[in-house]
Amino acid sequence: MTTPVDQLYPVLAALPAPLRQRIDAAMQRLEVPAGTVLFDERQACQGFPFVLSGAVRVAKAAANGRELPLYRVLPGESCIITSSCLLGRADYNARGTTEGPTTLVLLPRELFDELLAEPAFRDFVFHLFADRMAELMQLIEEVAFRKLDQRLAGLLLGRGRVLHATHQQLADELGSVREMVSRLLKGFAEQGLVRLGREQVEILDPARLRALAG
Amino acid sequence: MTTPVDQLYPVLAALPAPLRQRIDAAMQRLEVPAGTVLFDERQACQGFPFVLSGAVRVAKAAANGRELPLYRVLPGESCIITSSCLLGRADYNARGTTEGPTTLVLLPRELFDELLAEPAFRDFVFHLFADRMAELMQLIEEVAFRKLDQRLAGLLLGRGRVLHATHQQLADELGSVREMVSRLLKGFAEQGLVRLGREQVEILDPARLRALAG
DNA sequence: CATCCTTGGTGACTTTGGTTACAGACGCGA
DNA sequence: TCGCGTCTGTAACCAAAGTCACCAAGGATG
Repeated sequence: MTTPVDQLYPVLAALPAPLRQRIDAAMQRLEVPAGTVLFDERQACQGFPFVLSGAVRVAKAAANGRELPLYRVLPGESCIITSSCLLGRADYNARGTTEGPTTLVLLPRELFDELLAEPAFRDFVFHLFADRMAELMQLIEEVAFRKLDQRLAGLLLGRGRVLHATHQQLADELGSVREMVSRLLKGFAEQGLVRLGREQVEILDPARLRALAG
Repeated sequence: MTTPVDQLYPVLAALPAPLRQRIDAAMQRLEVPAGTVLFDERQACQGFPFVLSGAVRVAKAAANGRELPLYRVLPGESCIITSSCLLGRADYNARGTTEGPTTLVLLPRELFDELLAEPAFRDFVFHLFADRMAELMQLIEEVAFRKLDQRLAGLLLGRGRVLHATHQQLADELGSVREMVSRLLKGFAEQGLVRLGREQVEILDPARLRALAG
């Protein structure tokens, strides 16, 4: 019998039947509303999550309450921070929050360890590790070297001609504040790069925006 | 016969003999002087390095020439960026420079792929991945949220009572500039946290420095 | 000794981003 | 229609970091 978990995580479907049955028995299905904090800094790592629907936003939190999003875990993906913590027996060093109503199943640590003995599963986690690494490096480059206007320009691109979001949401995405986003967007509009509307940004000149993003 | 590579990388010594022999045949030993750029952004990844002596500094380079060190590869360790690139068939996204006279052997990509089929070697790379992840997250937190004085305070700690380095070297380590380091160190000295001397910083009050670092 | 380079000190200025404090616009429900 | 909450615009101000321009001390080398 195929389950939603199998379809999203084919690597699990391919496991030996006995192990698979124990996993099925151990996994608990969770339905959590939007905005739930699944884990936070300095917490011990309880288990490995498989996201079935919704999304988990993993972010670093600053002292003043601002957050910098690191990446999102979408259905079918895995959370490398959790992997890293489970492997290194260390505590979480970021915060994970659901972005919408989210369904996930949690695999206890012991079974995760057992699963890692399976080459197919290990490769699955391995490649996700490798993929995310590039994203994190990119992020380091952004926050260390890029100016906010460049980062905002980059954020606006690649999401279609009109983008629906409040300035606050864009600011959250950059780890900045609304006023800065408003100011910069106004500048973009004056240069004819975008047209602004309530809760929307229309991209007028993607080429120049891309050039600005660098 | 044990070689220096075996001693530093026990995981290689444990490989099946036939594979091990092919590896020995393929590996080329390199002696490079300090400051050599081993790889750079947007370059294709040629092989997997085993560091025998010296160190490789992996850093992100900014447009203006400044660099932000990400981590160092010491003898016995592995370069996760290389792993990530080889796994994802992607280009490098950072620069690797030797920090002193460095000896390393390079394993061609094809053999790295073969090696990954070995559970022991895969685990070796896997755990290094997991370990570095935490460091990178820490770095993101630093550059995104910490002020320079906090980062400098942190940098000074844990290296003994007197630290021998020029202000320029400390600035390089933070991805900042000499003037800032000089100014901040002067402030530290005025607060009695350190005593300054030519090419040296004496730590007078580690406790308060630690508190400052946060 | 004269010279030159490296290292460090310092002040003035600029840029960037964040903070505070409002005011106006829009939309929705009572 | 009124009132309220959310979203946006904007000005004044502030702090952090970087830039520029120099100068002085130390040490090496001819």
